[in-house]
Amino acid sequence: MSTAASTPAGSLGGSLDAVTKWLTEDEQRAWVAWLGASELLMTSLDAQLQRDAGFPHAYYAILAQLSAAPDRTLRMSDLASVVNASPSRLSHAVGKLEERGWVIRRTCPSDRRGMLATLTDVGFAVLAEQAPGHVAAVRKGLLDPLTDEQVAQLEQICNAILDGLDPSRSRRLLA
Amino acid sequence: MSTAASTPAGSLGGSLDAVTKWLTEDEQRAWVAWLGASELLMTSLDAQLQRDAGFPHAYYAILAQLSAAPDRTLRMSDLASVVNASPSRLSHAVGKLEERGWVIRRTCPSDRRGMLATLTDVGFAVLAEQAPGHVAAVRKGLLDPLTDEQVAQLEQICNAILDGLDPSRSRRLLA
DNA sequence: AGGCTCTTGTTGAGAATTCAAGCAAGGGGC
DNA sequence: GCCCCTTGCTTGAATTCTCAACAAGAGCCT
Repeated sequence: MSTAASTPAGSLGGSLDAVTKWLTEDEQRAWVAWLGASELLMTSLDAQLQRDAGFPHAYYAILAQLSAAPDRTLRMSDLASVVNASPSRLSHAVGKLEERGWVIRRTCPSDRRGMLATLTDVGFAVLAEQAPGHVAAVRKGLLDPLTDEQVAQLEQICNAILDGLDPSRSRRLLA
Repeated sequence: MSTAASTPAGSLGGSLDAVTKWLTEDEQRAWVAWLGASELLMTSLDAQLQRDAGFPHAYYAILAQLSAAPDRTLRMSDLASVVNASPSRLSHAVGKLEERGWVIRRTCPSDRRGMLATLTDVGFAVLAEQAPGHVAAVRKGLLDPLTDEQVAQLEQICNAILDGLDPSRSRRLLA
């Protein structure tokens, strides 16, 4: 076997096939390719940002989502949804961004347990500075190798996967 | 905007468009969908393994690749290639697996700088125990939502991305 | 042999993420 | 009002990953 999801060493398949449905050759290849592509692409994007900007892609996503929101402000829970982060992770990350002066947090007036995160002008400037390089990296790693038709197919495929994993599609909040 | 790669707040596009090629609507949607799907799928697989097995997907991949290798043994550098890990990351991870008694390391006889990692019987048993649940998670998250045609398309798309990022395709070593 | 460089792998420190609590505020039901 | 339960977010510890520096063997050239 060659993938993280295939039967271990192909030896115990016989006894387990009754209860477990292993992957076919086609499925196997698709899964391996997907795993490799998503890992390599994410690490390459992370490396590009870390090198040029000094922060990981997860932080870029936070800045980008805030920049697109009304008043450059988003509630923590909404921000967590759109960047696909756990509350804890977002809290730590925004803490770091606040230390750098790129984001400000204040309590939500209408619901005092909530917090509103706002992108500062400095934060926006940093984002604007890094955006071209990041977009270029996305284009080179993901879009350039694909035909227009494949880009369209990929969107449909990924949306199907998303529907399966997250039926409410909270990531679409800011679509 | 709604994605980590789009122009910040859509305001400074005018001055930068001369040098930077932003994403089209189609590209944007594909990129957002890809990002969401790969992040959600990986976190769901990690969560499943962490819950059922107590270790992350990266460790599962190491065990799986070793189980498929001749003598359940692989050189560290080769193992790093097939699981797509940096030397450092692999060294730390194998160290942890060795502590648990699932892997053994010994120096390579033909090249004394090299190390050979071998999956133990205990390690193999752990892998065999966790494989069905993991395969089921992959199936449910990735394969089930897709048609057979989409699975085939996905393989081609991801291979195209891989060719762009890693032309030598070291991941194919154990294909 | 000597010396130079590249390869292989490890190590330790720092950063990011996860996990499990914990706390404060909202929203009923009584 | 009071109690209970849920929601929203934070905190600290443990885990994993990244980055830079390092050590040691191999390969090569003179």
